[in-house]
Amino acid sequence: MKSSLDAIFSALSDPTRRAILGRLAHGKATVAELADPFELSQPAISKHLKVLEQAGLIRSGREATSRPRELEPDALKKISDWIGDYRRFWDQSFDRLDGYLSKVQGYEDDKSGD
Amino acid sequence: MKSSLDAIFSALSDPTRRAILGRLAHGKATVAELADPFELSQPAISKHLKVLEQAGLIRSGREATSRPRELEPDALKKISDWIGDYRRFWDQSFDRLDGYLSKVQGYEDDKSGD
DNA sequence: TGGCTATATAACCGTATAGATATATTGTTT
DNA sequence: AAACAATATATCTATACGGTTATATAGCCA
Repeated sequence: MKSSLDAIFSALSDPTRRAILGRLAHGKATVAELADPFELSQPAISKHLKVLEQAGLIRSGREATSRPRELEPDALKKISDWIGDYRRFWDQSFDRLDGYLSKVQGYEDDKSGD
Repeated sequence: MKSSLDAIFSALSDPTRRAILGRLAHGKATVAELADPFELSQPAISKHLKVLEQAGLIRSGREATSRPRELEPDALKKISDWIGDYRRFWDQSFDRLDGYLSKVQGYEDDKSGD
């Protein structure tokens, strides 16, 4: 489970994977159920699920012969926190900008937070 | 300026590009200034900037011979909104889960919001 | 055990991406 | 106009990615 910002953002850049997450927001689902809405092969879906799992966005269970997936929201929280550093850019007036800039230190901050 | 979720998430999946955004959170900067912290060629940085701009995350200006970049937070807001659909997974109790699930409809919702 | 079901893995292919170096473009300065 | 400075574009290379089909694995059931 990498769960780095690299892996998380990369996983989310694919619309199929975002759709899978959307489906999992409704609750646990099997691979077959997750594959159903798409015109993709089962192995393609399994690959997407692997990417999501390695990014820490979902987890696999085991129920008889199936391996149901469910959301693992920690990774989403991670990028939500990252975006939080920039939230003031659209949420608030630019007057207070200088006050918070010490929080956003670029490369090093980004790596340490990974 | 694509500004689709695909393009935004993809742009953010690279640590160099996130570092550039971090730098731009401090304020406008030239290409040379943005390139300075990295051991990358100038064309490599220009490419990264192009990716960020096409995702709608930054904009280019023109000042004499330089083309300073600055943040364009709309795209970040876009993914912040997307993540908002999942925020309850870590922010709140799971009791209210069923109540909001109608908001998260997966593939079609994702595409319409693009 | 043999066969069925659900899922994973392997091998392969075409396209995209990140980097490099070399060159072109555009504005400034003399 | 010529030279310089800042940046962009072209071309190339290596690797990653998303898809496919074929095959392997694991658990259940007759």
